[in-house]
Amino acid sequence: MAGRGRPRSFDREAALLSAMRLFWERGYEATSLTDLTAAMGIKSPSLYAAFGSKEALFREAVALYERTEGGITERALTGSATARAAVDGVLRGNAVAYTEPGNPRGCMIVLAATNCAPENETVRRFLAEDRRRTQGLLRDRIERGVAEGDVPAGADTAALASFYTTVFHGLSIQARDGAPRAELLGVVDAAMGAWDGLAARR
Amino acid sequence: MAGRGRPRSFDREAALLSAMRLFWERGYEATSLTDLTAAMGIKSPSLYAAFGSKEALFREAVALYERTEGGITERALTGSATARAAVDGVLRGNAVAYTEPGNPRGCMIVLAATNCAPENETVRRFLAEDRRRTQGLLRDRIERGVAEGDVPAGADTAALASFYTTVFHGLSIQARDGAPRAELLGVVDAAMGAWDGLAARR
DNA sequence: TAATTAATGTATCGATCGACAAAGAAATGG
DNA sequence: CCATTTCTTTGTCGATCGATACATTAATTA
Repeated sequence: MAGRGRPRSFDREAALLSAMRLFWERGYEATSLTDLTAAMGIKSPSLYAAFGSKEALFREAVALYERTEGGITERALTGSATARAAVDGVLRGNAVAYTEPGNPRGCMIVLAATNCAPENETVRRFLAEDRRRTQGLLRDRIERGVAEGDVPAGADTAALASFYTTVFHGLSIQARDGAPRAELLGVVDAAMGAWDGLAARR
Repeated sequence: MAGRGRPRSFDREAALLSAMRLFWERGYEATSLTDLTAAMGIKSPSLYAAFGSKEALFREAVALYERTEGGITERALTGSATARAAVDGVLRGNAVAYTEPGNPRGCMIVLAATNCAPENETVRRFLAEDRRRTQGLLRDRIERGVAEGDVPAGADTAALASFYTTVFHGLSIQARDGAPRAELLGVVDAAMGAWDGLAARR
């Protein structure tokens, strides 16, 4: 039942990866169909046949980003013994990723659609909801820490999640502005150095 | 020697203010000439005669933003008795401004050109340099605190400035994402609660 | 008043935007 | 083989992008 008609002559995943890197670097609106087709090595009708539209391609690119780069955050949240180690891993892992040579600086989710024309407001909101969801994951992990006893009972988990998410987002701006890795790691050190004091509040 | 030829029929400052608010809300690239002329109440030849180009208009809009909204930051830095009060004032004042009803959420300098097409890279860098300059001002103010004795000698002023600038930038993303004022002020409380511990490091 | 200067409105420029129609090309099923 | 299906290529669509040419209008200067 597979393979009726002429087979696709390009690697869909490889093309998507190229698109993802371009969107990551330039953002949604600033990346044109001409840019995309050139980077992906295909013509626009092939792009539309395989992905549907520019916005649909972007959403797939975001999904790919979350599957790959986003794994840093996910692994830190699920694979750390304490809430503190989890948040530390999220920030430190991303500070390193944001300054990885050869990669666009900063986070695609944060930087790819901060400013949008009204007709692309849906794209902006798509990423905004993603960011708020990640903040929710941070909060969930911190609340787990309370339940497991590695975070003081009565800690303001929402405030902790909001603070560390704000630092998390700020790191992307700093990285895109050219701040070196050591500086970002220093910011993470500062943020994590505040953990005990913040967790003790209520 | 003034006023040769037909006088301008619109208020240049008022038109610039309209342009500034539009750039603030939508960013540089997402704001079209059609949007600008509609908001400013003038036709494009008048815009080009008065401001030169879209980019020149944007730079004037940024200058106006710094003269007005930027005053919050400048006053906090120059008019506070201690470095801690200065940084607190910067963050708290902007957290309030970022959630002022009727204003676009977040900071124009941070949000108006995070992602740009290659041909507008100069605009992105223009704002990026502005942000790094503000980080330098923060560092200068903290070093003044060391000199005046309200910050412990040996404090890592660069790390402090980098950390608080990261929080500063992150607040704009959070504000644009719809975080309420109370949440932003909670982030500021958290960041400032870490001051003593951070300032004591070296 | 006549000449000069500058801003205005109309209309449009070439380039580029995202998206697609139609024809040619390469596979499978009968 | 032929018919069918699907992808690729060529060419182009209407809309919009930033930016101007040109004629008109309104002020000052001589």
